[in-house]
Amino acid sequence: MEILEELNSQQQQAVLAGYGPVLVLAGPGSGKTRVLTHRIAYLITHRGVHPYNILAVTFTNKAAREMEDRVIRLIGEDIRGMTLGTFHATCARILRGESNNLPFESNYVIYDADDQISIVKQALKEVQIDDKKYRPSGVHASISRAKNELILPDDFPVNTYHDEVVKRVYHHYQNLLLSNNALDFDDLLLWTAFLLEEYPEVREKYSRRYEHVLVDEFQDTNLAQYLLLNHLSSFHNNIFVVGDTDQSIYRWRGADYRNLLRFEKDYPDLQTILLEQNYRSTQEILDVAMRVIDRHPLRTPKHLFTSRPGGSKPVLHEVYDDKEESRFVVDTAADLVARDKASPGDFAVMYRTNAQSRILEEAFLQASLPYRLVGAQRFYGRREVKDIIAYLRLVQNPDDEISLARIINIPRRGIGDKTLFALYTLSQQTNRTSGDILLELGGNRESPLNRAFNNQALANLNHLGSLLNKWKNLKEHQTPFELMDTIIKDVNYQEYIDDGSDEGHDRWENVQELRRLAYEYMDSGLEIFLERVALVSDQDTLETTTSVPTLLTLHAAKGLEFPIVIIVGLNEGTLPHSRSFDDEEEMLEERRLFYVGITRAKDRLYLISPQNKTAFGYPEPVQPSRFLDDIPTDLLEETRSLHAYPGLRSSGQYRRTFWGAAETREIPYEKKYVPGQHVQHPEWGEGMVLNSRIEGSDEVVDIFFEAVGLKRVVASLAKLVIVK
DNA sequence: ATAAAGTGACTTTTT
DNA sequence: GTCACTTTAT
Repeated sequence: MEILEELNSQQQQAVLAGYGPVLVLAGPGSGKTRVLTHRIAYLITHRGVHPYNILAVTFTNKAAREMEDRVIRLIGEDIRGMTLGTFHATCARILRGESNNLPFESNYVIYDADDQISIVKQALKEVQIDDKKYRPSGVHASISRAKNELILPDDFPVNTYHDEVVKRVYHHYQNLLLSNNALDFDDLLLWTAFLLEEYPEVREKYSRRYEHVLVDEFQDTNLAQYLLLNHLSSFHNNIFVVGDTDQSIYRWRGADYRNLLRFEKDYPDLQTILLEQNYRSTQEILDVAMRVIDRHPLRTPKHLFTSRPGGSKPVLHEVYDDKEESRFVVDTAADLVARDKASPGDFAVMYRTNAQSRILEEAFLQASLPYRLVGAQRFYGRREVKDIIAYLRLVQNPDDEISLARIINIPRRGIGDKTLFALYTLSQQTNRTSGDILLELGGNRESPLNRAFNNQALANLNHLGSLLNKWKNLKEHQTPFELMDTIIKDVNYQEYIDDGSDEGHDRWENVQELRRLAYEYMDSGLEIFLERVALVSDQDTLETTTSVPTLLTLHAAKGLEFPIVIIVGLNEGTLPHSRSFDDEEEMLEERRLFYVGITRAKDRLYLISPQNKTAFGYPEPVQPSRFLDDIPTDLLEETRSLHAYPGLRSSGQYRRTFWGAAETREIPYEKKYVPGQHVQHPEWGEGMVLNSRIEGSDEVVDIFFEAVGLKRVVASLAKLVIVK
């Protein structure tokens, strides 16, 4: 069978597994996506399963898209009808079609993280709780956790006063969402689970359809997702899940790797298949990874082995601080590229928190080297993008108060606090939403509602209201793209945002980008466009082929691989993050996160440990990450930058030291190389020093080699030997 | 009603 | 150092 040709025996076993539940435990780089895609291809071509009867769920759109591409490439035919998407997108689609059994309309909008926080703030105000004392983000996290566990406001357990507050806020939060005809991310899962639980006929409809359910990254499912899968596969009972407890890094988002254990218990006739051969990393890298994860209790032991022997030892490099760290990153990349050992696109720099990216960016900028940043200032988080989307959302669903509040005075149209207050008061009195009132004001000049406003305010509201009416009518005839253009023109958005400054120009460019995106939704309607926009993450926009180094968080790195991986900030407080210190489970998750980072590397791995970090803008001494203690010294090549304190890690074991403020002095540095000197380079042989200068904490030397000509090298990296 | 200036709080990861 | 939010001045 052609489909099986490029698979090892374990992979084949998984692909060919018969009916019933199947669990594939797949180590990093063991080809789990390959197994999933081949399985789908096999079901369609050899078992005669119609694509319409297959459901495949992933966590990111990118994973879904990749899976789709690979299946199409494999079987070279149409897979139309197959449900392949993220949990959230799949649920959104189901909910759209089943709103008759649900307390919201099918034109609901999906609130993003910022909108959700706004709603929490509003709810806090309603129950008269000071949002200084109860941080909206914290309260939201509690609500989100409850939703992931399918706990509704009435069932929210109360043990402390804090719980009591959360419970009340949760109640109002949920009501506010419904009165806005809006759902948050968690609702998509929650309401779908509820729907399938409460309505047997709906459950049967979907579970009959999905003869085969396949799930990627199963260790990241939360309880809501677990039950969802349970219901969706309840009729045929063909559920095929792939996962790896060692790569579970989303506990904070409700993910529970114990779902794997639960799965084993709930499905006694389960077939379990282990994928242990790694096709990605060299043995040297895998050895380090195993040392880190072996310390992890509660895991299914896997014996990873690789078909790729003979690489170089991973490097552990100690630096004085994060500034020096980023310089080392840039120097290493530049040096390897200069020596033709790598191309710029081979590098990935991974860090624990997004905040760490800024200093790295600065270093790349300073060296005038291009880079690609994943996440951080998100496209969809940009003010101008959110503005345009808010307009569109309001057209889609006029009850969306959050979007209305956002754009009611953007661009400025003289609707200030006073007018807003009058509008909200009227909204309360008439029990109608603000958008509804606005529509009436715009549509009926003689409306009795006019009396609530003074002349000036009324004129402003009338204007916006009639525009909204116009757009609402256009929605039926125009594509999202055309509608967007109409709105932009009607409100003079370009004039407002592109104010002649560089920043304004960039912002207008972003609007253009959004227009281009809308252009792709020519025949799918506003609803679908808004849904996609709400459910894309920034990783999804990450193109797989680039020719520049990638900067990304360890979380964002999951599922990716790079020839050369540099993990920065390996110190206590950063990795592991200080928030995990007092929670054993969270500490284990930090360890897995480190493991995920290491196992992204194919050929080379650099671990960087700074001795000081910048917190709140001021430097502060830190200890090396405890995870480094678990890696025997002989598995690493240990180096240190010139400014770093020596002797942190001596023969065999780590010696933990604590260095105080008194020692944070500048270490004097003198040039080691002088013009005219002869040096030996491991690659390029003998050469003569032409020039040398101190740059940052390093010495940059220009050398003329007899064999290769003029080269510029960084002294600490180039392993030069002075020839007497 | 708006712009400028000041304050404080926070930094984990995201569909 | 940065963001969001508040106060103050125009």
